[in-house]
Amino acid sequence: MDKKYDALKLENQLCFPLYAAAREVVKRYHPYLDELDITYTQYITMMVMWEEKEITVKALGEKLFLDSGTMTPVLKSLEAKGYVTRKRSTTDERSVSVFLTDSGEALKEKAVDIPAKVAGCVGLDGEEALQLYRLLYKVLNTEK
Amino acid sequence: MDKKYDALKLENQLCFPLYAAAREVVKRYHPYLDELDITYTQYITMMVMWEEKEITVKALGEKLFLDSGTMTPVLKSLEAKGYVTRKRSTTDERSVSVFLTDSGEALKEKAVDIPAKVAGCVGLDGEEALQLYRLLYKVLNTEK
DNA sequence: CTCAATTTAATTGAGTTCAACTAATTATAG
DNA sequence: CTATAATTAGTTGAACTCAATTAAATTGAG
Repeated sequence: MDKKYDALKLENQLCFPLYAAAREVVKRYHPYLDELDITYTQYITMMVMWEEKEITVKALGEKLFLDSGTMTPVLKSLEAKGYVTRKRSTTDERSVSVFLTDSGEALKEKAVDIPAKVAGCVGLDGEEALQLYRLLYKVLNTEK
Repeated sequence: MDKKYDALKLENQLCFPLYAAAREVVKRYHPYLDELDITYTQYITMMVMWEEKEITVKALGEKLFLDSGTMTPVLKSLEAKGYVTRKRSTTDERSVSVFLTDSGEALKEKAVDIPAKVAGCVGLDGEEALQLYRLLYKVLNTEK
């Protein structure tokens, strides 16, 4: 009958399984990303680069929900691996543009099987996965 | 028609919104946790302590899906703040037990309003929140 | 019993994340 | 034009996360 503290129980949290599931699923990528010698953050950054070819640091950060404190070291690391180059814009010298290199483009070929390999690890059927997808984007979009 | 690389598009990922939403929601706790001078990881650790009063580091890590490399510094920090104590078990000296202090118990009173304050930030109604909860635990439990 | 395997915490190192701050550049109000 | 505000990357410092390793203690096979 003493329900005063029920809201503080771990099992009653929505945030906690979100936080835990995110870490668990990212871990599933590790063995496959290790083969490419990139991390998960580098992987999602490359996903954007494969689609955009060229993009500013700011736009990249907005797509990934990450700020420059995170993006800068990730981009420096990808640049060191030869997958992207960075160049300060000539039209607006405050902004820096990131460019996909040929080597970065070639990496896509080695990554193409990763989504299928990881898909099975989530443990949801197609309908459930779609539901989860929609709910997560609803959370992401109502945040602000 | 060239769908070969569609699976590598950010918008087709399930993992990415999971990862991004988790970080966004954890951020929502920040202003409230700042008032208690604890971090999110320390907060969920205290949630377990408020329920258990005493628990081993291993059991704590299993509940939170975190390993000793994460738990040890979190517990040392909570110990420094006076909310828990740590003592190596006398019956099995490999294991360390964590104990809730009176000060830690008192902190519960200051935290009791946090879940309600944060609940509104998720942007889901009751039914959606329950769906998301179930799907996340399904992911968590099928992992292994 | 004895020694190899297992269990448990802790440590280390690399990478991530974010808040706060800085420096440089650009935009804008007056 | 000029001073102020806003924008953009980058840096710094604190905390988190995890893989890999270490050290100590316990368990179990023979």
